[in-house]
Amino acid sequence: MTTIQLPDGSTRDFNGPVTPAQVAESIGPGLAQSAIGARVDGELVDLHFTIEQDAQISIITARKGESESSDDALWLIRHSAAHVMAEAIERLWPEVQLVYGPPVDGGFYYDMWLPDGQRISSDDFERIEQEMKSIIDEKRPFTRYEMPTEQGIEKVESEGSKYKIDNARRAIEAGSDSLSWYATGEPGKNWEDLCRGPHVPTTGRIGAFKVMNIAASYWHGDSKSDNLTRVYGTAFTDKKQLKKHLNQLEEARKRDHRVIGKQLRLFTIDEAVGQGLILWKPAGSIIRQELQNFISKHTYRQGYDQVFTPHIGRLELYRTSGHFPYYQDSQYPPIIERDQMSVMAAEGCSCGDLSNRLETGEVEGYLLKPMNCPHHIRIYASEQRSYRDLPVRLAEFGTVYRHEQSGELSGMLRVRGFTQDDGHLFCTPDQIKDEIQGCLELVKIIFETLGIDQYRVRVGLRDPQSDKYVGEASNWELAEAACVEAAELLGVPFESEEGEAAFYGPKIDFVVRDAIGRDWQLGTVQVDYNLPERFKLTYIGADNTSHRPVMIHRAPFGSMERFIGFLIEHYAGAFPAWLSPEQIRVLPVSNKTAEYAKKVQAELRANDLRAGLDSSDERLNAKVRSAAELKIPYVVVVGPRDEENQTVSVRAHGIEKDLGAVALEDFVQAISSEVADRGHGTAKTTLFPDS
RNA sequence: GCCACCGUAGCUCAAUUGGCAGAGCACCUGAUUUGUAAUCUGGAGGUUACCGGUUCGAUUCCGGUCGGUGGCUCCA
Repeated sequence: MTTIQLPDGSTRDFNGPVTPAQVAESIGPGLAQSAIGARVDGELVDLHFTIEQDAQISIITARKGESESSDDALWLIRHSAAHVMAEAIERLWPEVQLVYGPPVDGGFYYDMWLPDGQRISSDDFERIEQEMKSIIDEKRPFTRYEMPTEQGIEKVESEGSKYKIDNARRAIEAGSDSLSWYATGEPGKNWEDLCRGPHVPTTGRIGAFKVMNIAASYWHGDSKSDNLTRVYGTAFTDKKQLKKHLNQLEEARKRDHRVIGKQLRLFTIDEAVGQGLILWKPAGSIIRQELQNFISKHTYRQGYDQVFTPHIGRLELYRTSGHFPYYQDSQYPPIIERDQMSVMAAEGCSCGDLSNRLETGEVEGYLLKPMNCPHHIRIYASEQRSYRDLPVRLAEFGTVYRHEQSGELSGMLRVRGFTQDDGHLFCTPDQIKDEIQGCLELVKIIFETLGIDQYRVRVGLRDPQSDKYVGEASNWELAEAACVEAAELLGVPFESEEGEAAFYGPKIDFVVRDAIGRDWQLGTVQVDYNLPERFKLTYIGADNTSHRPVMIHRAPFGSMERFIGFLIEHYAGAFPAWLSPEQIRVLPVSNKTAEYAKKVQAELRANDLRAGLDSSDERLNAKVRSAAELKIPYVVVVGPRDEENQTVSVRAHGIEKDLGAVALEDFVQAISSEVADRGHGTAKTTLFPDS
């Protein structure tokens, strides 16, 4: 007797072993029809998995016409589609060697090795899709079979693919006591792949699919290893879902900060200036300035002192900090003193010599700063510090330069020169907790004001197995506990990750997702035991002896470039009025009201509002349209009627109609308070509560 | 940095097998004076990213450089 418990808590008894397919059948033919897999005691399995003993089970279904399928259903469909795509590609490129093909967020991919001279390009997608379609139309069953490890290894080795041999060995190392294959059809007759499964019951259950993209990858993710071709695809229960997904991707591309940044003239990247270097245009500069003012106001309230430090520093400084030459690859090369350069040129000094001499300190130079902390540390060290002074909190919008790999650069999100909202805290070990909490509090205030609620918090702790960490174990425990406690207090879900700490201390990171689904780390708070040691920082304690402070590095929003790049996507370019480069645009109906329009603009400006005026010779329709395209939060139309009544006719971005006329002074007041409160659309609700 | 793809007017994109490089928007003229998402007219705008090769002839084919996109790797 096998007792099966269903998700609603009810149970069903079966004689002997049973499969999820049979369970579904027993519940009803509709369920049996739409079933594609199951979770048995939490584990994802095939529909034909044998359940030997009592278990909890939920049937995974995929019904055509559903607006959305479950994650499990999509996982099964996509994992299966990966097999079908691999078979299709193998038909078209018989010499291909398959490596690994998992489902991922939004789809699946298959990594494969191709012999020299062969390649797959996007022009081939249609052919691949046609092959896939014919495999799917055949509705061949996914058939699982297993072999004991020894026999399985023999089979894989005789087939000769080093990638599959490696996959099999890894599976065994990970503790598998058998190897499994899935044939699309009949084992021995149809195409098959080494795979732990599970899969949908037949290829026919892959309702809709598309080959999306092609990219490169490395075997085992190792850049020294084989270069593989990665083909991305996606699959859904039916065509409608696929279409919806493709539409969403299309919409997402419209939110892309690179697209909007160009439309709204926020920033530009000019190859004449350099890769990964952002030129902030006037409109973007306003957003940045407003945001910096807002952050500064709150850091001041938290007891930070503003400092300014230069963009370069002596190499010796970075030898002390350890940044040079250890992180040399990701720095711009040093700037060498002019006379040393001529001496070396006269000696015929090679690049290798130069590099050695820079490392040993024989040759001195300057470095574009890769971090702000050494400069802040020297400010701390410039005075004698007492325990009464701590915590010392220094803040700076500090610009740093890192020579990121060219392939990594991406709009404003990954750049080579960026301004961190940086701050360094010098404190005693028992002040760490409060200070970290202060950092997180700041993040909370600012994220709430901006309406950012989709973010992840990651607490990086040390790997207990490793000895790469500096600092006393007891200090680490204190700091880690402080980080975890602060994250808990923040009140948002967070994940603790062992081994993710920096070698010098634990950290808390904030991670967000961009329009096209990539994760980016914004802010970070890191405890550091290493730099105070390296720079021999001290303070005089109550006991009148010298003590070493602890440092906390914090850049709660990461960099202005990345943060605003993210914000552009967050708002899809429609910024709240307080951030918007142009808060209000005045549109005269014709040049008969040009004078009144100028007066309105002047009045708005006199109230510190950023008001533009469209004095072009266009019709009103065209002016409304171009203001809407620039996503200006408020547009006021002024015509003879308004002039007569001293009113403005208001439009708010996103609402495609005239909201009505209000007295100019009422409008000024409503907008001014929306801006002062950093609200989003509150002037509209104040002036037009019914709309 | 690696792999693949891409680079045509300020922007978004065309250009049948290699045969005089084109459109819309934006810009500038002129007309029009408009009440809520594109008024009409005319014009200007290009060493087809750059360098080299093949060819009678190259935007198109080949090689290199620079830049972009996606992914990989990296990210103090």
